[in-house]
Amino acid sequence: MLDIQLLRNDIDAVAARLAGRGYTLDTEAFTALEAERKALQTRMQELQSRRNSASKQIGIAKRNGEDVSAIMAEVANLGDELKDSEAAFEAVQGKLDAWLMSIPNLPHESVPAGADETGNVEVRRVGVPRSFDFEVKDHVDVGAPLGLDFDTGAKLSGARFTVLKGDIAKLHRALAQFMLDTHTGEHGYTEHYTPYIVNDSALYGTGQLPKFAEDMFKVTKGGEEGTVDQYLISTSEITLTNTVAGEILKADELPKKMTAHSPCFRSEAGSYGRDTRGLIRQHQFDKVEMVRIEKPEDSYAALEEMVGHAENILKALELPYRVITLCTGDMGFGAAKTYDLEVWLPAQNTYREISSCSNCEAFQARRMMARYKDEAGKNQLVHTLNGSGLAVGRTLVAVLENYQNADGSVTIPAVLRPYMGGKDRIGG
RNA sequence: GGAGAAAUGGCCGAGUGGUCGAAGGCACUUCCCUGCUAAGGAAGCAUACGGGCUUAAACCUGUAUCGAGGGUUCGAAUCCCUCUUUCUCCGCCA
Repeated sequence: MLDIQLLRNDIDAVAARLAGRGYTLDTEAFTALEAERKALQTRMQELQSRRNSASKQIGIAKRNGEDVSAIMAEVANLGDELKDSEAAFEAVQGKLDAWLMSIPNLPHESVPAGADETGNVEVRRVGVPRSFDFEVKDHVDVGAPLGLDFDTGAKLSGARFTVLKGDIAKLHRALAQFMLDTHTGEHGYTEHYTPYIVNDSALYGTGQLPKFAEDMFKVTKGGEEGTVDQYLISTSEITLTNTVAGEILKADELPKKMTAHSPCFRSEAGSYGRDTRGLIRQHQFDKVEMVRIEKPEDSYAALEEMVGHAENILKALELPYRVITLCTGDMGFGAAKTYDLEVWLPAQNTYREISSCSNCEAFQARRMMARYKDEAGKNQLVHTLNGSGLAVGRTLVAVLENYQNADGSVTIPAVLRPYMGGKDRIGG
């Protein structure tokens, strides 16, 4: 959520910055709504003030044993007027709030301008793609004999669900464990285990709602709708970030560095026909997530550091990758700046997204009222950052493809062998 | 799932219809006094938003907020309803 003061004071500048990410801000509608809000609020507060002072007088008069009928008469018709006034104000305020909640974040000044993914800028490449002296297979063909089973997944749950079994299931678990151990042991993140079902309020906090309900899986308890809507998490960014919702943190509690391994559930409503083959795009996938709660002045340094933490996983796995800065038109709703990590997939002969690290600045913090008391004793919104470290399913894809051998076996990356009972290869 | 109790400011805790945004204590901040490792005194100390003033802050002023949402009333922390959460006991359970 943007600072409404910014919209009141300098709406044209805001509109210009949002235009860069392809969002058209209806400045006239806002100005009109704001004027209406101001008039209604002033009037409502005035009525409330009159009621309050009259009520106070009645109290005093009664205490002194005086007659109150005169004041009572004066205040008699205030009630209806006030009720109407409050209803009118709430209607406009509700509109304003809903609209404000649907505006994306402002891009940071360092973000390259661009309309879509073609405007993204490569920052660096690390590692050299291996050259194969045999015909490379994609992960579906490599994985099939090792226990990657799409048919059974489809039987159980439909398209975009998969069963892993045997060594490949173990390799999947090894990846997640390795990532988690690295972030907790070497990068200073605190491991969390969080709910996979959340109330809608959490989704408003991190920005999945109100705009992206169609991307979520909604759940019901025993087939009955509860009093609050609940959803399966699409990322543990939701739960980790919302741990500070409504809190006023002490300055020395920052930064907060959290990590969690969780499944992620996405309906992929807008992705029909895209990445239908393989593990790349699933309704359910695992991810190790990093979330940081930072002081505003530290958040951009933290973003660079966090990207480095995600990169360390790829480096340790010896997977070639590149880092790109998303342009204004390709960033997610809440992000002010995003780096994507793309891993080399030899079968697709290209780099594919495996991590996304974003600084949301105060955008989420404002929605969830997450603040800290600064050195001057003032409450300030924190900055929130999140990054995948990494998407486990896609990392599995990358390992299968990059580490495949001519005989159909897959070499286990050295750092994973302790998690695989010492094995250096599977299959073959 | 059944029965009961509870939810008040950073914390503890008073407050059952009226100068209550809320006593008192602790913690914290500033000042004073005194000095020796601690004590005494004074003041301040919730949040959000509106309006005024302002470059801005400070400040002034108004409104709302005592778990959440409704209701009764001229007036609700206080009464009524619904919900949420926590605790105790019973049942069930990985």
